[in-house]
Amino acid sequence: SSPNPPRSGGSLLPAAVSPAGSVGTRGLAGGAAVVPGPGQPGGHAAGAGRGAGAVPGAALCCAVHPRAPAQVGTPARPPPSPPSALSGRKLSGKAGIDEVMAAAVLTSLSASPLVLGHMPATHGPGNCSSSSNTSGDWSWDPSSDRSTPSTPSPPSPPDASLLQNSTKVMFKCLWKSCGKVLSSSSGMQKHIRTVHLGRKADLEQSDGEEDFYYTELDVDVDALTDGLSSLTPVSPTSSVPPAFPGLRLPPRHCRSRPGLCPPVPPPHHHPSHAVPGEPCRRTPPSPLSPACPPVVTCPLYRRRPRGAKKCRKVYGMEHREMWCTACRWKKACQRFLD
DNA sequence: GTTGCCGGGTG
DNA sequence: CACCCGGCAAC
Repeated sequence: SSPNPPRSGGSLLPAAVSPAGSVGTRGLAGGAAVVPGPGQPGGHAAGAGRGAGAVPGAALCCAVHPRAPAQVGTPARPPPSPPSALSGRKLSGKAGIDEVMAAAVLTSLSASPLVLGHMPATHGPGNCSSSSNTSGDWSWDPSSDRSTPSTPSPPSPPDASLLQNSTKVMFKCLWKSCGKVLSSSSGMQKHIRTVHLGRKADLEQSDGEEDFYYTELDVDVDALTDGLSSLTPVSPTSSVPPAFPGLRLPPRHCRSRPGLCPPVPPPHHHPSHAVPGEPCRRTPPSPLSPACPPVVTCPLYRRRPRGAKKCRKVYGMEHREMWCTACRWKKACQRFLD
């Protein structure tokens, strides 16, 4: 119902700084460092997820935390929630990311204008971009990623940035079978808004819904480059499945029930995305989960045919202020009507 | 134990 | 009327 304010908070944590700055030698750190992250949640749950996200030494470590409303900062949303408020949504796990992700991130970094000046044109933005992503393949769309928040960190020599910021914040679309990755939240929101929500790209007004459909990734550039050094060249069009189990945060109801499917975007918003017969089809739009395997069933969603579960499950108790009024008053949910 | 929400209370 | 919550049934 209102435009998203710029996110607050720092983005690139020095925690991931690699002493030797191996990135610098590769000329990649610059690309990541100069990207002023879209901002981090004001209040992080113990900082576990993000802070620990980039761990030098690992082939590639990511901290992923599905966007919590407060993190996105929609006016209607509450101010930075206390740490505890995010604990339920934050994924502190930083399970290894597969090589594709690593390649994707590197590709992005390589595409940075700052370091691409003399790079071969084979990996230019255009080559990496992909607008059709229904297959679920990973793709990059640097060309659409021009809205990186212009809130650079305090004045610091470019070189310093190169050395200090080895973590790059990426944004992955969680829309079913999409998986698009962008390096700015605004770009991702635009992507979701236009591609998935069918809204006008330039329409500023937003209810923040798109915020729930992407997740944030912290990529340790150092580790990434190191990890990739052992990889054989990966084609951007490589058809490796976008499976990143370690990056996924199961929906609340699935956390205690491994194997349950995550929901898909709300059918009433995207009829074309509703897959008839798909078990999860009627599940509510949980920002916490990516597309689910079509074969998985959702016992919890079946158990209450009258429309059960809604805001509480989607947003969690910690974000009760985001519930629809009905849910807040313990009435039948009016937000996720079938 | 969790969930959704009816029914009823308060202001 | 908006707002809240006890308590219940389904799970």
